[in-house]
Amino acid sequence: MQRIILHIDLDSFYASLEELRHENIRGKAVVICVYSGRSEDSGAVSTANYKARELGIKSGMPISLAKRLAKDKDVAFLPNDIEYYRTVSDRIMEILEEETDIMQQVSIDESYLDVTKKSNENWNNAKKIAEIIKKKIKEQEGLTCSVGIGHNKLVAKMASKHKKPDGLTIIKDTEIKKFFENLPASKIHGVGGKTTKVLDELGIKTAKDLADFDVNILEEKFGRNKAKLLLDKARGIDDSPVEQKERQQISRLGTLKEDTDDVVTIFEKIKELATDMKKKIEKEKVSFRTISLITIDTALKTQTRSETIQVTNDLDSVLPIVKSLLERFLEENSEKKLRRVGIRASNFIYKKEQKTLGDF
DNA sequence: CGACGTGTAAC
DNA sequence: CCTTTTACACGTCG
Repeated sequence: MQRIILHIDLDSFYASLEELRHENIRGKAVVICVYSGRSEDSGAVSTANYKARELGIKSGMPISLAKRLAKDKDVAFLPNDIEYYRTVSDRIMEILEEETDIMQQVSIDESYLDVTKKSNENWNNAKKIAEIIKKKIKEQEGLTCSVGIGHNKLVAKMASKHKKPDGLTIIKDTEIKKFFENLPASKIHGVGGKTTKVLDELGIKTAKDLADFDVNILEEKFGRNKAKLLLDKARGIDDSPVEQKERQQISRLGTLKEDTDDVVTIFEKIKELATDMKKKIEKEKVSFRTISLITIDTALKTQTRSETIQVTNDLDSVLPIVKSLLERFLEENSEKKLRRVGIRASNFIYKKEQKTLGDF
């Protein structure tokens, strides 16, 4: 059966929220930052609004670089306030839930809605639902969003990206070919830098080039599964359902004040991160079986060490294990210093379906 | 197959 | 000089 899927993307969400609550920056270029705290401007850009993007400022870039680009210009730099953004996000997700029976929130500012039923399998009705959603979000929160509509999540996502901000794009199956014809392969959702480089070497520039390419060569370069996935994506094929998935892991990362290989200093940071993560674990009511140490060295290389244990929901009780993982890592990498550390709990067992002792 | 570690990608 | 959090695929090992 043909589904109808909506993808909703809130426009430069963090920056828009800050503009709404600080009239003095309204209409300006706004850059939301994650400061790492190791020096005045160390950290990265989380969100740049459209005015800031015109200056070449993009999410992910170092704050120091963004400030250079903003030199002599009127640009507002603000620290991010995730807690506040989450509160508003939750309210918006409730609006979306009113308009569909199947929703999948994929991030703080993005959701997929399966409106097959609600639209009676009719594109026009789906478009009306999208318009209602845009209107409600504008009226209730003062925000704009971009909406994409397609027969699957991939196409809906690509559609929402097509016109931003405040866009509404429908890509019917008959239009997929045309839409993908001249689309650079790198713009396909899920095709990042590494994949693009390999595609480039194969002479593949557009989604159409990819869709028409020899499967065997793709399999050689990417392996069977990824080759199939890439071909499907280039053809606008995606059968994955809209479904809210249970969380698989909870992690916390932090940046150390200085690069160090001192166990005590690093473990202090880990304890700090654990306090915050403990709250999250309690809120989500999860128990876990695997605990990991995440390290990022001065060369920004990420490594992990993990241990699987008896199921627990008590993070404090596994901190000694994290400490031993850290000691092991430092022994095995005595030449390295760490820039950042993190911890991760995974291999979840959810409370509602948690087995009691009697079940074993 | 489960555990472990790495890489890629997106936000 | 470079943040945070999550998902998922894949290779390897026992």
